[in-house]
Amino acid sequence: MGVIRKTKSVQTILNIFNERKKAVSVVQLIELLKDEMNKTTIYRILERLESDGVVHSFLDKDGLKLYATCTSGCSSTHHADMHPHFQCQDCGKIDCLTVEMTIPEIPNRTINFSQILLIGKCEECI
Amino acid sequence: MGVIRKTKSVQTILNIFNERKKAVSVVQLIELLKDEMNKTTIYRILERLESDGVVHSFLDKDGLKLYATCTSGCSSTHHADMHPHFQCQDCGKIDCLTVEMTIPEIPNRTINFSQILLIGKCEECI
DNA sequence: TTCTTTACTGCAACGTGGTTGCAAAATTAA
DNA sequence: TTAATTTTGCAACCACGTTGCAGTAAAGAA
Repeated sequence: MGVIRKTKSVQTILNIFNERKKAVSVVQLIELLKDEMNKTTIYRILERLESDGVVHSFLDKDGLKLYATCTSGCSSTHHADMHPHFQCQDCGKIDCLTVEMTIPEIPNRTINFSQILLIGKCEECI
Repeated sequence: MGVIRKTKSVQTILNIFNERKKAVSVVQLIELLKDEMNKTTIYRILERLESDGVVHSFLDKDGLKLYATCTSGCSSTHHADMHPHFQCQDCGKIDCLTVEMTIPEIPNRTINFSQILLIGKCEECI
């Protein structure tokens, strides 16, 4: 499973993640690469990259899927992607945050993941 | 704006919220009420109830829209829906949590809302 | 280099959640 | 009861995402 072959398409997508450090939505990628590859290919490459621990995915405030490179602690077996994300309500831009947020204990429940999205205004939109 | 007329459809939906205390997905409601009203009507009633401060909406782990009754502090002008939600990864059930989670300060950004979803196993699925 | 295996890609079609425009029905106030 | 206005149903549409399958390309073996 995962990325086995370093195809041109995979390289192209990896380059995009390396250039921009921000999270990228699948929709953006499809638009950006519409002359280079099929949207199905994009979805499948991202899937493989994620299951390989290279990127992680999450949903933005509108439920759209985003991907960002994993900074540390992620592998194909475990994703340390509990970190919160920030989305600007005006320009839509999204960042991974490095702040730690303490997850509360809930009686009679176990908590395994969390999706935390903080929504507000970014530096440029304030 | 908001709910002006207490139609049969509105009453039906309000009753459902009163009976079940849990959050309900729009998809569930559409299935539940498929013989009584059109899905467009459901979407529009929920929209009105939300803008009236009667219910609040949020997205689950798959990006599906859920609604739950507002317990306190919500109005048509302001939604105090900063509380986190819990979703069971097995049965999919969702609860509003009453725990307070402190939202961190982020330099050069303002934070106005937050969507916090804690994912794990519920009482029955542990 | 060429061959062979197997992963990857493109295409077209499909599925689902959600939205829109408009005419008909229902509600409220007069 | 009437008139004004909000709601509703319908049908069509849109966007994001998925699937099956045939053709293409990568990687190792010969």
